[in-house]
Amino acid sequence: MAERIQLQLENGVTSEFPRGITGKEVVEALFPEKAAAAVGVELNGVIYDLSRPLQESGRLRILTFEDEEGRQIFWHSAAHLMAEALEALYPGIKFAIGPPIEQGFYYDVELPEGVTLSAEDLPRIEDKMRELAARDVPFERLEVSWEDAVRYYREQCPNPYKLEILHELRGQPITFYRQGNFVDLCRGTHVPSTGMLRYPKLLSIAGAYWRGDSRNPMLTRIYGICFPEQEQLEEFLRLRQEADRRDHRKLGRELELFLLTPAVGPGLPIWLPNGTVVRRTLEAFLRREQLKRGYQEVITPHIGNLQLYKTSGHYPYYADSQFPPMRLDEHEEYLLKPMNCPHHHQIYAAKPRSYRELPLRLAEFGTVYRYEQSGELNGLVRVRGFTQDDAHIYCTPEQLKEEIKAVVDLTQYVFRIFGMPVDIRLSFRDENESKYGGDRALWERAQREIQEVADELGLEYTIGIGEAAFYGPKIDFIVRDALGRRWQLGTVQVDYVMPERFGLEYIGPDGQPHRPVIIHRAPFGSLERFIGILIEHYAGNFPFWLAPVQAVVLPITDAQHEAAYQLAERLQEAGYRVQTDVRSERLQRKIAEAEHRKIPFLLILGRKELQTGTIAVRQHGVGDLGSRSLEELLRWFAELNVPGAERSHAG
RNA sequence: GCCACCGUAGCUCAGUGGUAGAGCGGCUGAUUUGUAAUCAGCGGGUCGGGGGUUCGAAUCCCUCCGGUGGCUCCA
Repeated sequence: MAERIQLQLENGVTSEFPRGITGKEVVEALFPEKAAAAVGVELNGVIYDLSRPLQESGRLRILTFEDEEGRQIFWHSAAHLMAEALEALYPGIKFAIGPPIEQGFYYDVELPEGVTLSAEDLPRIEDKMRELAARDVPFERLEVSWEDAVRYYREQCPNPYKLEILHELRGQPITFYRQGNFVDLCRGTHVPSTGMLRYPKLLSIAGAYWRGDSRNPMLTRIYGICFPEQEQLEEFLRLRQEADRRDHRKLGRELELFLLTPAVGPGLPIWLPNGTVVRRTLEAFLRREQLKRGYQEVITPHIGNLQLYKTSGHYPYYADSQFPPMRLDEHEEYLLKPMNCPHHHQIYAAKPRSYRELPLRLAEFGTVYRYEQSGELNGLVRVRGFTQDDAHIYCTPEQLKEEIKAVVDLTQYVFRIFGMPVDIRLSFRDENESKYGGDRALWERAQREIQEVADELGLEYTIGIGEAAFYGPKIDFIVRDALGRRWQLGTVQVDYVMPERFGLEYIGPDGQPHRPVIIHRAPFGSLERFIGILIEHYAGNFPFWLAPVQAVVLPITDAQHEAAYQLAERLQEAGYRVQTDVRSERLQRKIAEAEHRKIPFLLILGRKELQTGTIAVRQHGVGDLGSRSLEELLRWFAELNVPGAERSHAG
């Protein structure tokens, strides 16, 4: 074996080093400015601790907190630091798993008999973590035999969880990591020493089943995050605060958009007048867009014969997440509809279809009911009764790709209107046959066609294996909101299964019956969920075209009341949503209250305005704009009253 | 559904075994006001529901309901 290895570094230069040199030594020799920030290295795709000897030639990347992999190392180490703190504070605690996650880390633990943790205990654990980090002790990697590892967790430090993990690693060499007094079974990698983990923050505490299986015992999960610099921690906490400030449940109450009350039932939202404006405006926007694109709108009932869902195959798959059927007699049971598709299929099947009628695009704002588990309910984002912007496209196999393209185009258009960037995921099946219905060959075909469309459109996408619906693969649209949070919204699904199950046919040019293909699609997904997200995206500051109340007229004294009513009436006639505030309050108060309500425009009428025939305009988030004529205002309003208009305007 | 925590006026919250409170909102009146909250008065609560401990429970215990954070699930 050669005594020297060649390492190609990030700057493109290849240098020679003695075999067994550590990452730390390479960094110190060639990139001293990175030495303090480096958390590990990647060599030929394998991630190493900085202290590990490198044995082979190849490309070497130096990882810091700026790299995805570096952050994972950093947070994984922070999880160990938290574990050390927990062990110091709660002797006898048992550790299960403590991985890094997208934003931080958690550790699942079994607390000693009689001990419970609540959020109030977190600062104490954090203090301990800071104290331990200040000692700045190294993380050490220890290789032990499998037998020694098992002995350790059986005798010295009894821990059933670690033993269960070890049993899956039987016979393999095992690594432990130690920092200070804390030793943990761990594959690694870790930062060089605890001193890097100076700015931890523990975020929440939750229950979590061991291995995510509800048959297993419930462990206590503690979530946290950690940063190398204080400013990063502060920025993170600031963003979290901002997210709290935008919480749609809070804004929904303050702006009187919707109501959730146990009197009606958990997860069953009531749309208040303001929220109804937002929802109807969104519906009108999409309806108009769909009509332009050749959709026909339909309306179907909220319940349907249970047989319909047995035919579709949904019922056995999802019996647990449906409201129980209503039983009329032994032969007749009805279900609150959990989806619209079977109803739409009846429309297709109501008469013989010719290939000349296809594609048939049936759209419905269809309200559906699903019995979501109580712990899942969350404001408007997760509810038990919601309205899908649903449509089913029945087309020939030859038309499929063009139709998918048109649907992708519509979906992208829609999210552009709201200024939400979209990431696309192709959701394909995995090997678990029991999760899916239909013929394997048709699945392959649908997946191939979806991917071809994505490629032909030049989409950037990722592929999610195992994310498919039970009857077909999907294109999922994952949007990012104003805070950069990701939400899975729109979906396009290709379905060869339902046409079979419902025996759908069309007569082709050859005079013979053929099976159509169905595309299920919903750009918003659920109006409730989408509006919940939209409230947070806009922080309640709806753009003009969506705002429940677009302008409030504020007369300064009684002398302007008549003029105020006239102005409001004029604007209402022009189609705007306008109110008038004639209370005997000072202007300041009227403005303050209207600003709290996030009204886009305040139209102020005083003595001056009546004399000059103008309107003093104040815009939400901008302030006093000075005076305008009514004509100017109407022109501006007309420009703004268009979906997406605000994106080309200030404010 | 499971675990932890929480539930006091419309909203935000104080009150930890001894007569239920504040601010905002609401109502009534005064005030006629120029770009983020005028003044005064008046209402308003089975302290989430039920049960228990106690001379006495918003406060302690049990149970149910609802909410929050997660876990599991997601057509």
